[in-house]
Amino acid sequence: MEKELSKLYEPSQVEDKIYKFWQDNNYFHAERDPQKTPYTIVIPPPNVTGQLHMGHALDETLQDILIRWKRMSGYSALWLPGTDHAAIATEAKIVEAMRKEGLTKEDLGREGFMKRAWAWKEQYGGRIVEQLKKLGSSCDWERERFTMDEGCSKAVKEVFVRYYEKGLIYRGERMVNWCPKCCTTLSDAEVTYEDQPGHFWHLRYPFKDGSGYVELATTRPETLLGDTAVAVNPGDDRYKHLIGKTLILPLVGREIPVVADDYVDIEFGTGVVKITPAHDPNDFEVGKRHNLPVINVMTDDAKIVDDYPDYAGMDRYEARKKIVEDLDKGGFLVKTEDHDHNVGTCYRCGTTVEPKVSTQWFVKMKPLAQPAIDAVKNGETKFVPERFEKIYFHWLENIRDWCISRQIWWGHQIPAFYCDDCGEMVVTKEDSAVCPKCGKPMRQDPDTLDTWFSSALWPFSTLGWPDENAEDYKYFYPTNTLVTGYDIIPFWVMRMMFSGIECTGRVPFDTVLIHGLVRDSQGRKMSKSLGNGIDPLEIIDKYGADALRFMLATGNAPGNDMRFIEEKVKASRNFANKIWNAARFIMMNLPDGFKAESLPENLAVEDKWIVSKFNTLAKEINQNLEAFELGVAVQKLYDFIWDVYCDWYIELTKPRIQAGGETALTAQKVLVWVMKGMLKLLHPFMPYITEEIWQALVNDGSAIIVSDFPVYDEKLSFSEDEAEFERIIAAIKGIRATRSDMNVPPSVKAKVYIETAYPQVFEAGKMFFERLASASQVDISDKWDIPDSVTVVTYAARIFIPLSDIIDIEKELARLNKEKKAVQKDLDFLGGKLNNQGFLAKAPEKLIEAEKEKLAKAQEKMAKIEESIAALGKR
RNA sequence: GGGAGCAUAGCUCAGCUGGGAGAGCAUCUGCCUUACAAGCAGAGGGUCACAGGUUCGAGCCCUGUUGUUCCCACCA
Repeated sequence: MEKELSKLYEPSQVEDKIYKFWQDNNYFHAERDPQKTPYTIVIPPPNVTGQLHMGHALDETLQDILIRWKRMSGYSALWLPGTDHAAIATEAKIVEAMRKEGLTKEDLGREGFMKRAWAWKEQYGGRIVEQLKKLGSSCDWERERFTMDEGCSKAVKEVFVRYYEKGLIYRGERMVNWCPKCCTTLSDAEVTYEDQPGHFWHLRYPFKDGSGYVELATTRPETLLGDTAVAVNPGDDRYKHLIGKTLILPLVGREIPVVADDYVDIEFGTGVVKITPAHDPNDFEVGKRHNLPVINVMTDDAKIVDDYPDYAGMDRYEARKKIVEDLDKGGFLVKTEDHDHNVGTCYRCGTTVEPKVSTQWFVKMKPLAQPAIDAVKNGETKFVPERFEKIYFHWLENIRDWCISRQIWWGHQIPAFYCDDCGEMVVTKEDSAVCPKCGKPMRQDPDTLDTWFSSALWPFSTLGWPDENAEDYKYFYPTNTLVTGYDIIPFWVMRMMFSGIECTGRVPFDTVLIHGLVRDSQGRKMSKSLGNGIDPLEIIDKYGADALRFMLATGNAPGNDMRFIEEKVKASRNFANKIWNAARFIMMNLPDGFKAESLPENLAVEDKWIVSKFNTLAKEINQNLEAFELGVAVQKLYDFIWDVYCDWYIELTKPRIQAGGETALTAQKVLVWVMKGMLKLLHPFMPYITEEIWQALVNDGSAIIVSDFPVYDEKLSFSEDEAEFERIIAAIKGIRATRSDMNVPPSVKAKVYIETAYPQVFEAGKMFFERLASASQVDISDKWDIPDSVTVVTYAARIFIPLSDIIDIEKELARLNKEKKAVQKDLDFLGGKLNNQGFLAKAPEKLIEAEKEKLAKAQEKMAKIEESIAALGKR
């Protein structure tokens, strides 16, 4: 061999080198090969100025596993990478940085700000991409995209104009969610509701005619300033006589009517509700029904407007305090109760959202939602696991129109133009417009689009759409698998679905693979404020990217959250080291000039055993991957590589290699053949170490990343040889367990006399007993009677170990009787089952056969135990 | 108020369309056996939350209960 491997696998010395090797050879690039079937994944674009966190690490790992597997399986596998401009989040970061320099957006002006924002993007935009590479992500970097690049922007304009022309986009005055900190609207999906402790302030509003008061309760007394009515339920007998009367609004003095509306719950509170159309979505609706004035009392940053001099300029919470005080002083406050209520907060900054009436752009959702629902109902797109379809349906079925205009600058400016002279509006893909009525230059809408508007187009805007003849679009669209966390379904998955169907006429992907969240070791969400986040890059530094990937892919069912436990990464690192050392063992024994292209002809039974087991493994791994059962696949690989290959097969080859000659060469060929196969199966999960070993072991200029993924091969199935060799394994295990049970140290070698009905099998396996069962000599016969010996019984053999100095007949008898009891239990169970008419009539034939076989083995074993007990009893 | 997930070994979790309960870590006993002590060989440890039901057979399917987490929802 050309290379010597070091004793420990050291990822840091391998990963960057291997990644460069892959990139230099362009292995990540997907060609539009008409001979191949395309397989496409578009990355959920991370925020352009974001940093890699564990959630990304999981997401990218799953995608890379699928892409590498498909690439090796002969597909033209495209993993299209890119980043999202993340409108609000990025703008907030930039504004914050500017604030530290004493600058505001207004200081720079729109153009100046955008220049600065792009510079910011250039400076930090590369960071997340470099971090993705550290994970080993095999993205086609030539095709990297950005949601605000030319192509994506073109798609955004195209869609906006199309929707507008079809009446799917409209501008109107509505109640929207407003974040007073970000100073912009939010979509319904961007509002997170949380329970917060608060109060119920019971107030009384006096009648104008001096006939007393009406009592009502509120959680937001500061909105009182904008009250334009008080409502009661028309069916409420307590208040029927009040309807139509006039009240005087405390502190303000405004005259407001008592109206009747079904919205009011008779059972709740006092049954009287103050109506503030400008600051509550329900009140807004009530106000519309009763033609009430909408009086806005707050500025965009949630301060009281100048119309109320006592409170003008106060923050909403400050004003609340003062207003409660004043109400109390005026005798309007009846009582204060503690009350938890559900408040909406901005999902970016956590600020309490303020409902606000304003003119915004909306996407009409009903006509778009239905086809998206249908596509999943009829199976064009399926969710894995299926249960997430419910979340998807629930959102789409209850969806309200999507507010898409945002009052920020970083993003796609809305392609609508207004004429300040005549009020005309034009929606156009052009960069500027002239008023069609009066010929004056028009002013573009200053707002930008919700960041998800462009992400919704990601699966096709990145492939060249709206040019329907774009080569990539024609070849790679629709994409295949979309991998994302369940928290993103309403933001992104749903919107890609309806956008894809509306714009391209096809669903954007056939499968949505949903994963859970990565939590900390105590099960808490990783978050900045808790400071419990774990940096994937630090873990990679410490244990290697392969170990992190392996850990993220293992022991986790699709869609379930997982805890990040460093011990698990360590276990994965140990596994990497295990396979590393297995490779090292093979290579240090290979003869000079060794070449192993295919399997040799003269396979020994143990060779057939391992080959056949590998063949089954290959079949199952493919099936598991096909079904997105990545965790199951990875567990099987682990078990095979560690328990079957390393613990058994390698040990079995040692005496053969020592013996040299033909058997040694065959063993080495099989070792290498199976190792190569295992490395390939493992490659999607642990790309670096498998490539590194491949390069050292195969060393012919090939690369594992583009090798053929193993598949099941009928010719390599040797079930009889497998069963045959299992007899040897059972015997060796039996001897080991018995010796351990009797505290015989491995250094004490002893003869073994094997009594068996399969002498030829055991004859072939003789040397294994010496090596693996501390046998000093092995004699095989169909009948032995060795006095003063320990007896080991398996279904295939009775083994006598003459250890006369430590033999205690009583103990020996007790041991055998204990085993007899255990076997008897088996016999009872199996016998009962096979005597059960219901079982015989209804169980599958295969199972009945298997049970019969087990019974036969147990019977064989029982006969041998009884014989041994009888023999001992005679002494 | 609606919906969903979870409840399996001391801990963290697997368990595919129902066919005698598994892994890693931890624990105990032996081993430095020339690939690996980040290792090897053994061992102990579970009424699969509880109660019913379906079935020849239930960790898995159905119903209910309890605990727990999450999502959704305009009760002021």
